[in-house]
Parts: sequence; C-alpha cells; structure tokens
Amino acid sequence: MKQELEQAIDHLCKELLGIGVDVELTRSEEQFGDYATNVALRLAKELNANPREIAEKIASKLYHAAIAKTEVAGPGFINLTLTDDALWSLSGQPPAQTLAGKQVVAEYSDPNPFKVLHAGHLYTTITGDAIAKLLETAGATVHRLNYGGDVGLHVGKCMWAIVRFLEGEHPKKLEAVETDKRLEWLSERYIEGNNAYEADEQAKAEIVAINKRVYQLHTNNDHDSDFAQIYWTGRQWSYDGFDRLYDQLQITPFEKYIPESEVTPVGIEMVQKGLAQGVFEESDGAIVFKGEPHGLHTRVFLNSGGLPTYEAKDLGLAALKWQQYNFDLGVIITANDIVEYMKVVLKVLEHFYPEVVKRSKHFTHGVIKLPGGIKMSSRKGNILRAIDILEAAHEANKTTNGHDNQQTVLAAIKYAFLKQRIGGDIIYDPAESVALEGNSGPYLQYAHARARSILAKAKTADSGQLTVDSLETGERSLLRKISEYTEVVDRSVQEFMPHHICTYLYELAQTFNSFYEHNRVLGDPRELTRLRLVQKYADTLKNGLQILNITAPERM
RNA sequence: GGGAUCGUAGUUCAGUUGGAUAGAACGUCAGUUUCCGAAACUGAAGGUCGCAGGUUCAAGUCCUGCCGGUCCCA
Repeated sequence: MKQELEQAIDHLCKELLGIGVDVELTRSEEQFGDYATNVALRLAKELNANPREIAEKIASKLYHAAIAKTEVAGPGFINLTLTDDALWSLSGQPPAQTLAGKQVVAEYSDPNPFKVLHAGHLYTTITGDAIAKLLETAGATVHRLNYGGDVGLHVGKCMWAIVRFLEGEHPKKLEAVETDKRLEWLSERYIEGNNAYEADEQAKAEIVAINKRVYQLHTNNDHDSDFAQIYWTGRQWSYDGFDRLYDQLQITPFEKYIPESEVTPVGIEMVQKGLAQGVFEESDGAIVFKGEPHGLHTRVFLNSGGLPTYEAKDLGLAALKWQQYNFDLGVIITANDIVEYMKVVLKVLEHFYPEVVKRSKHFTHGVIKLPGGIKMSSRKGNILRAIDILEAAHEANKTTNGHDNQQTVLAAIKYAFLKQRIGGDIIYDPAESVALEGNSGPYLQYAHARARSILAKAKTADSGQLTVDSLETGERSLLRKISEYTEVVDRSVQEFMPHHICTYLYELAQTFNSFYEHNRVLGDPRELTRLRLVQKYADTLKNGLQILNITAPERM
C-alpha cells in the first residue's frame, strides 16, 4: 500500500509538473498524520517555484481509497492521514520477501579452540544470529558458519602447557578432567603457555617447535600418535564447550565449524599461485602483498618460515565458502580492529574471485566493556569472558528482581547488545539490562505477558461490536504503531541492522502500555475492537522479539 | 609519522537519500492504584549536536580545517 501511494504521487508529479521523482513516504510524527513526503521541497529548486504551491498542487489532486486526509504543512510537506480501514489492513502483514531464494552465508562468533570465549565472541554470536534471522525473515536461506583457529601460535602455547601438565605426552591422563570443566581447563593451560612464552626463552623455543608439530600433524593426517590424540581431544573439547554455551544462549545452531586447519592448505596454494601471477612478491624470505598502490598497506601472507599468516588463511576461507555455497551474499561480523586488515585481504581476493568481493559484507563492532571500564586484552588472563557477562547478568537479576530466571537473563543480555547500532563500543550494564523499567528486554517480555493475560481472560462469545473504522484516539495510536512493523523490518533488512527493531518494539510497548492505562478492554462496550487490537499488538511484539531470538513468555 | 573511526542531555544511546519544535532510557524532582498484571502510567527540569568555517531554501546529517578519544599500520 505504501508503494502504491508512492507511485500515485510520482505519477502526479509527472502529470502536473512534468518531472518524475523518487518518492519516499516517511512515517511522520503523529500530530502530522501517518505518512509524509518532501517531494515538493525537493522539486522547488528544479522548477524554480514556491515549494508550498507545488505541494498544494499535488495534494489537491491526490486521491486514493486509503487516504482520509491530505494536508500541506510547514515549508511544503505533504502529510497524509490514512483511513482506519487502511491502517487495519496495513498492520499484521508479513515483511517483504526481498531476499526470497537468496543463499546467504553468515560467519560470526568465531572463537578459537584451545582458548576462552570472550565477551566479544558473545556479542558477535548474538548479533550474528539476529542478522541471520533478520535475513531469513526476508526470505533468504542462511548458512551459519563458525570459523576458528585450531592451528597457530595460541594452539602451540596451549599444547605446550598441556603436555607439561600431563607430565609428558600421555593422552590417557586427560580422562581425569571433568566434562563440564574442560573448556575452563583448556583456557587455564593457554594462559600458562602464554605466560611461559613471554617470560622464558627456552619455553618460547619449545612452543614454536610444538606449533610446527601441530601443523605437521594436519598435513600428515595424524590421529594416532600420543601428541595427536591430545590435540584432537583438546580440539573436540573446545567445540563441545562452545556448543554447550550456544545451547545455553538459545541461539540458532551453527551449520558447521570451519577449522583454520582446513582452509590453510587452500590459502597456501592460492598464495603460491598468486605469486606466480605477480600478485605477491618476495621480501626478506616472506611472501607479501604490496597494498600501497591501492591506497592500502603491505601485509605478509607467508612468513619467512614458510608458515601461512592469518591473511593467507582468510584467503583460503573465502575461497572455500564460495566453492561450497556459491552464495548470493556473504556476511561476516568481527571486531573492528581488523577493518584495515580485511581491506587488504579483500583486495587480494579480488584477484582470485572478484565476484565474491562484490557479494561480501563485512560488519564490525567495538569493544565490550562493563561500566567500570575493564577492557579486554586477550593476552593476559584478565579478560572479560562470555561467562563473566552471563554471571554478571544472573547476579544482577537476583539482586534487582529477587529471582533468577534464565529467560529473563537471556532477554536482558541479548536486548542490551542488540539495541545499539552495530559498530561502536558497547558498555554493558548488567543491572540496567535486567531492569524491568526502561528500554530493556525484560520490559518487553513483561509488556507481552501483560497483553496475553488480558487475552486469556477474555470470554469467547463476546459483547460489543467490532468497529474497525471510527477508532478512538488511543486505539488509533496503537494501531498506527502496529502498522509500522513491516516497514521497520524492511529497513532493518536493507541495512542489516537489528537495532531498528529494538527501538521500534520499545516504542510499540510504550504505546500499548499507555493505551492500556487509559482504556478499559474487558467489559467495555468496545471490548471486541480492543481485544482485536491487543491481539495484533501481542502478535507483532512476539514476531519482533522472535527476530531478535528473544522469547516472548505468556506469563512471567 | 600514515590511515581508519568516533565525538548528540549528568550517564548510556536513537536520530531515515539533508527536512517540521534534536528524541528515548536511567538518574533527579512532582503526581497517578476500590477496576483487565503499578514489573505500569502522567508530567517537569536537563542540549552551543567537540570547535571554526563552507555548500544549501534547509545541516546533528554533506565538504574543509582544527581539537579530543579509540583502533590499525610502520
């Protein structure tokens, strides 16, 4: 309907003024009506005419069954007020299927085996899942991928400490570690290895050697040696631990993990091929890409020891994803410290797969901090871990609300992360996130439960008449807000930004609460109409929360 | 030193291809419960949109310079 109206206005412009414009109706403040357009203002210059006169000209000729009132206001806006009927049919519609049939690959979370899952991983996990769901809402098929470093220096550090802890390469001794302690146990070993690497020259040399052995174990496909058994067990423990956390978070499961070891040979091969083709050059024994001619910087792809860097691996990863999925759209979400790095990798990738670069979107986010200002540093042990966030939220929920409900805590964390535009740093305040007052996940859950409770109490055979037209002010405000839903989702899809949905849902809940406060539903002569509204509202709220992967409980 | 990015109320954040009086939340202050869930609602105070220029009928939004923060590269 919105499109119809836009086309009608575009038509009028051509007919009356001889100029076509790209008309976009925007939602206006309630006092001005339902939709507004600034076409007259934009055309004024071109036509060298008074914008208000142009607006009047268009407005006076604009007729549509859905329009109840047309007004010219301010410097030359055309304000449209829809009929109540039109508002009803506008609300409750499914979002536009703009991505129907599209194959999307979404890569996010990306924790490293043998290391701890930190707050940043938690953030991309939740945000990535929401973006994936958002795209699914628009009709896309989304493949959720999780990429992580199962090779590399951090693995060397961890393996070194494990072997030391076990007093030799004794895989059998691993059995002593309890199942639910494994992830924590591994991250403790990593910290030990990391500290030794920095403090002790001999340990450093040993770790470098072990790191090489890990790579070798992959090339030799070694699953039998004692060293290999320790490694594979450790890797599996990591994946199991990650899966447990994802399960706990109630996010959509990943389609698969892509381990770094799998993409490494692909990446190396690409670098060698690229070297022969003149994409790379040798420099002090390393293979580098000179980014300066492209306004970028130089980066190493194979180091002087012949080992692939992150760059080479990312190249392999991109190639592998493309070969396996042939996607229409590739979405990657990472921290924003690698934006420059990513540009170089994409520039190189352009040489191999220009199509992939065109179809890829890289979103980045900032650092996750607690209000005190603790910053993550993945080197030392004193980082903000994912479970620290979860624990802080549980703790806050207990002290603020006097109980500890998993659904509330999850809603609190997810909503706190998602309500902010993706890009900047996030200051996560546990107390604020679980609060039932204010712009929080639990507030929305409560707003939903309240509405459902009314519906549950309504008797089936009901008094009152259904009057879809001639709505009262409060009723109309609520319906007007509900009718915005699909437009908000569409915009979120276009921008890949779930936070628009958060902002909207909060406004929606506020509108409802205000309506609820001032209008009796049950037993009122207008009961049937109002129940219909409450139903639409609750469904809309639930649908929106679903995109964010937040539950909408009937009771709480 | 080069590059990226951000700077909006005391705090945390929204702000549509440039559009109407810059909006929320928390906090502060003042109110609202015989009645559908007060875990709610109503209202008030609080702003040089970092600073200075420029483009435009119109700038928080675009351009230039400067200041400040964060990150990347050497």
